[in-house]
Amino acid sequence: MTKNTEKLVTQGCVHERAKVMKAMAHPSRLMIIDELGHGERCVCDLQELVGHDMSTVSKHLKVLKDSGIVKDERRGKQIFYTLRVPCILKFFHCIESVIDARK
Amino acid sequence: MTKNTEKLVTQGCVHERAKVMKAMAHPSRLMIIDELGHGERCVCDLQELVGHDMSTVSKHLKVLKDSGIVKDERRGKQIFYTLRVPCILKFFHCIESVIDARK
DNA sequence: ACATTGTTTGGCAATATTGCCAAATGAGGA
DNA sequence: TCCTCATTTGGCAATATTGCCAAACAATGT
Repeated sequence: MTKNTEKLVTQGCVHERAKVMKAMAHPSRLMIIDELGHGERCVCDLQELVGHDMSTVSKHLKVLKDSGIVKDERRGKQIFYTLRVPCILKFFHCIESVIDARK
Repeated sequence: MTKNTEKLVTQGCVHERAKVMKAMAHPSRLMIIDELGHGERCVCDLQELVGHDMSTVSKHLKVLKDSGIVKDERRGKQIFYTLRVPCILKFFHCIESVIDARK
């Protein structure tokens, strides 16, 4: 494998990773992730939490879903969202130490 | 503490967290973080890695520094960057499982 | 003092993200 | 079928991010 190919592979990888990080990189979406750490929630629950228009919340959820962070399931009239990979939650501790480190 | 105050506290917190996540949410910056996982690097090293204009790389480094993820140290004419909190690197495994989960 | 090397800053155009409104869709009940 | 509830989609204006160029800065050597 040439050096150029390696670089392409690496860049494809960071692009995928960046998509996931980008999905987490918004206050409302972080609140949603935190809340889903306590169990599944419908969109209306999350709207109340975030305090924005439901259409806005729905678009945030789409970003989270497309990145692979959450999945959704319709039951009756409601749609419930769940975390796919709970290890994300553990990262918040690390984030806190980054925040502490900069003072 | 009232519910409103709690909400404000939470939102301040997610805003700080979002700043850190946002700093990680770019392919070039992820490459830089990965590289700094192997030890300190000067800007010229990182420019070669990323393959963009040095001014662009410098601005990425500023984002990382302002978020608390890296620190810098001048030695002679060069400026060396280092990860402040290496636990960030561990998160990449979790990101990979998110990426795997969405296929 | 001047030149050189390594890095940051300012400015700008191109692009991406965010949040609201209005309209569309989907499921269930009358 | 028609109505209502829960959610998504389309469109748009406001804002933020990105990357280049040129200019400024900082340290060192001549």
